[in-house]
Amino acid sequence: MSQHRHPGAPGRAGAVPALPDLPEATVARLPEYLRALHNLADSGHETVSSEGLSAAAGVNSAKLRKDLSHLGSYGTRGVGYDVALLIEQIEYVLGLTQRRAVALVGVGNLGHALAGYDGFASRGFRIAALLDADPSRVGEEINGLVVRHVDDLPTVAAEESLAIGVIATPAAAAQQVADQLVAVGVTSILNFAPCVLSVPEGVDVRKVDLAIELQILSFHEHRKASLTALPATGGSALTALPGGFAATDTQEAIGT
Amino acid sequence: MSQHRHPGAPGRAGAVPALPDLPEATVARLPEYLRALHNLADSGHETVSSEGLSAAAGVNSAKLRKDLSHLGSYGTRGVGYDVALLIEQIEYVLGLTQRRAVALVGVGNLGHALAGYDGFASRGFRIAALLDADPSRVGEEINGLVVRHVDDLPTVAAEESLAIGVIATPAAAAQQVADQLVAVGVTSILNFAPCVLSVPEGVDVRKVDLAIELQILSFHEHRKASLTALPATGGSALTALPGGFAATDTQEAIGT
DNA sequence: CGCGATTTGTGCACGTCTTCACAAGCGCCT
DNA sequence: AGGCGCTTGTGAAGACGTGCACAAATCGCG
Repeated sequence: MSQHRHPGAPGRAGAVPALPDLPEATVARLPEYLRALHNLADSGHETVSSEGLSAAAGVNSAKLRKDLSHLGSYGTRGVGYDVALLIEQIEYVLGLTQRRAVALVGVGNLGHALAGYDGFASRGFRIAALLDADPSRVGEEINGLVVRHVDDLPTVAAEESLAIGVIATPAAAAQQVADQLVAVGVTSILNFAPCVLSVPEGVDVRKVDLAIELQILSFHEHRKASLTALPATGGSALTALPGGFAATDTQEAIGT
Repeated sequence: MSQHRHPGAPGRAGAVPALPDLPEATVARLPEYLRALHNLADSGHETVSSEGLSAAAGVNSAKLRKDLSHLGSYGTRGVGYDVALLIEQIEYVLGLTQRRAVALVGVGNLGHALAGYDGFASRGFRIAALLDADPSRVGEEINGLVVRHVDDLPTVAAEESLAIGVIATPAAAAQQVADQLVAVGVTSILNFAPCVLSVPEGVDVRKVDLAIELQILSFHEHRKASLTALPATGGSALTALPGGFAATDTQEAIGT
């Protein structure tokens, strides 16, 4: 299926160090490492061991080492990793050396919050445009940016190279917005609307659904409650627990 | 194996049907199925096939069937699944039959948006309290709720049984808030602050970091760009691709 | 009443991710 | 210089998740 044989020109002689193709699970953790590394750098650390960094990032140290080894990392045995160098490496791999322009569509409740979120700017992104379909919202100024109509998207895209589109509209409008984003060449979409988007091959979509996260937590609440209530029903219900769960981004019971 | 004797109505005392312990990956998808099912129900469908439902939820149909089989599901061969029944089943498993009370701490930019997000109410949750550490914010009314001081948490917890705490504070305050939540008996936390929380065993933490999602997308942008630019540099860069990526919640190139 | 069309439920094989355990490498101290 | 302690990088094993392919089950119809 995902046979992305990019047919592009058979070029040669490149200066780009040929991105290693990382496991997706590793990619998902790199930003976390990066954040921890910035914290360490701010507090004056020059080097850090895998043990120290993994603790700061909330993962297993072996996992961290394997992750870093995938990007051909530069650690020193007996010493650890050079914090500044590692930051540079990860930022390069994640493509954060260039500040990417983000278009945010949907300036409702959530869109407002996202527009004002300074975590974007501080981590390599720049909100290049705010867009909305509601004419009454067009013209409003948020955080120094003026809301434009979503139909202006082609104009915005012409003004600057949009890397990522963020959809913060109601579910009903999301698919249409996605189509418009794709039409102007956006190939990465972050979708906050609770719906499935269909996009052409080559376009990446990531979805964030706040209610889903709560529902997952609700499940665990329910499970915990049913366990404490009648621990003898299944017989194995308790003994089977320890190996328990270790979801992608569920941190559980980190030692004091 | 899966003899999940799902008691049709065992009438036995316990009444709690002994939750099957589901794979975490399955749990993470159930809310998505639930949403699709509600859509189907709203548009008048009484039954749905695994093919139809999986399309609506954006997953593989075999995966869907296996997921549903884990909860001892009630499909009918040759027909499909009863939409209403399946909704009931999933809502039960997820513990959504009781409306869970959520405490939201941090009423800044993001907290405001979350407080006004109607997706919570519509999917089984009720924001029971808004809290903030900033005295100047205490007393403010948002969406019919008055912001209280975070130190009132014990009082709030005494008033009603809090199931889940949502942290939407700056990173610096998150750990302290988490401690306070745990102290009043909250065992599930949804953390929007960009930091790792340490909590005692038995407490579940899920993390949502908007910037991390963007960084993951940025990686794929970078990769795509480097591929089209020079597909032949490493030699192995292309051949190693096919198995590609299939992250937890990355939907990629869904066919039209 | 039996047959065919349809769809579920699942055995199986494969790929990915995690974790352990340890050899190899590095710096420091004597 | 040599040895010792510390830390990285990785081989291997196991757990987990995925997807195919098919048998079993059900419905509708002649």
